[in-house]
Amino acid sequence: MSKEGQQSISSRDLADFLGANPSQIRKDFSYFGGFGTPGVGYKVEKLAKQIEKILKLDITQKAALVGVGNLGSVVLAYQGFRIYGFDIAAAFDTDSKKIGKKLNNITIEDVSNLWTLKRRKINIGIITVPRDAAQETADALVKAGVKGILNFSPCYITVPKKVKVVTIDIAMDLARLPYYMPASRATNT
Amino acid sequence: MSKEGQQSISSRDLADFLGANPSQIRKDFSYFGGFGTPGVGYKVEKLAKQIEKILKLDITQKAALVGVGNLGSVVLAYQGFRIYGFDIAAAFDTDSKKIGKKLNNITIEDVSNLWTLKRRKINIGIITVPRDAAQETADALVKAGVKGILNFSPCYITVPKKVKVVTIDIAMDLARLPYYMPASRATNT
DNA sequence: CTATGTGAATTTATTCACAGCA
DNA sequence: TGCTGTGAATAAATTCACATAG
Repeated sequence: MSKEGQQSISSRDLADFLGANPSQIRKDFSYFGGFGTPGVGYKVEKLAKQIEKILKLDITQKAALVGVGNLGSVVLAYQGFRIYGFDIAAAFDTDSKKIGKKLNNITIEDVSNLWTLKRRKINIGIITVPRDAAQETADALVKAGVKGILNFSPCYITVPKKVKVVTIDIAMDLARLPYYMPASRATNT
Repeated sequence: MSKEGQQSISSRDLADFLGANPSQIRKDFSYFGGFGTPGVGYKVEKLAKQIEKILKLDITQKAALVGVGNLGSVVLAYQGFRIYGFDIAAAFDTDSKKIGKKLNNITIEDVSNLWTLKRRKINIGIITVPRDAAQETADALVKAGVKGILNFSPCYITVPKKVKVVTIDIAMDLARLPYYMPASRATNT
C-alpha cells in the first residue's frame, strides 16, 4: 500500500483485507498503545514501522541450522529469512560426507561442534533434522546457549521455559483441509 | 506407538507428549463421541483410526497445482501429501516455456485449461503462484468447481463460503519467533 | 461526520472436579 | 484403583457500542 502511494487505511478496510473483524484490529493495536488517528485511520507508513518494531523484525540475529538434508538445504537457500531477522550464519550435520562441503557460502560443520555457538554469538537454532533426532538436537542447542528455536520437525520438543520454540509443521496444516471439505461426505454413506 | 507395540495411552501421557492439558485431550475426543476406556486410556490402534476418520485422512482426493515455480516444484515433488489425502493429478502454469514439460510424471498444462478440472473430477486446488496472482487463481479454481484450496501464497484470498481455504504462510509463523525472543531487548535500550 | 480506543457484554476455549465405569 | 467423560467454573478471546478526537 505504501508503494502504491496509499496514505492511510481504516480498521474496516484492514479487516476486510485480512478476513477479520474491525474491532479485532483496533483492539489488537490498542494493546500496543494505539497508533491510529480518529476520523482518519492508520497511516500506512507509520503502521508498518510500528508492526516491525512490535514483532522485532527490525533487528537481525544470527542463526544456526542443524540438519542439512532435503528440507535443510531449502531453508538454507531461502534468503527470505532475512526479512524476519534471521541471518543463517552456520550449518551443522552428522553426515561426514556433507561436513566440510559448502552450501550458500556456509561450510557445513560437525554437530559435535555445536557448543561453539555461544562464543560465536549465534542464539537462534533452526532444526531441520528427522523427527527422531529433534529432541536431542534441541537439547544440544539449548546447551549451546540459544534463546530461540525454529523447529521444522513434526513433533513437540521440550525446552527450558527461557527458550522460545516455534514449531512449523506444514503437515499439521495440510491435515486440516480434508476435514472441512464437504465432498468427503461421499464416504460417509 | 502402535509400531512399538504400545497398546494404550492415557490422556495424561498424550497431553505430556503434545504439551497440552489432559482435560483438553479428553474434552476434544469427547466431542467426537469419546473412544477411551475408563481406567485404561485410549487404545492406540483404535485412536489412530478414529482420528484418521475424523480428519478424513482416510480418503484420497485429486488435486491440481497451479504455479510450477520454485515452491510449486517442491510441492509437486513432495509425495508426503498422499498421507493427507491429496493426490496431485495435474499441474498448471502460465509460462509457455514450462507448458508441455513433464515433472513427476505430470504434464504441465496452460492455466487457461483450468476449466477442465470439473470434468476430470479434481476438486482441490493448490495455489503456488506469486502473491499478486493468488486471488485470480483462486477465482479460476472456484469457477472450475473445486471445493477446497490449499493456498501457499502469503495473502488472504476471498472465496464463496462453500469453498474451504487453508492458507499456509510459513513467513507468518517465522515472524513470531523474534517477538518472543528475550535477546531482542538489546535494542530497546 | 468519520473512525479510533476502550470499557462492558458476549462468546468461545480451557481447566477443574468428580460421578461412574472397567 | 485408575482413568474416562462431562457438567460446572474459570479464563481468554472476540465483538459490541459508544464516548471522544480529528
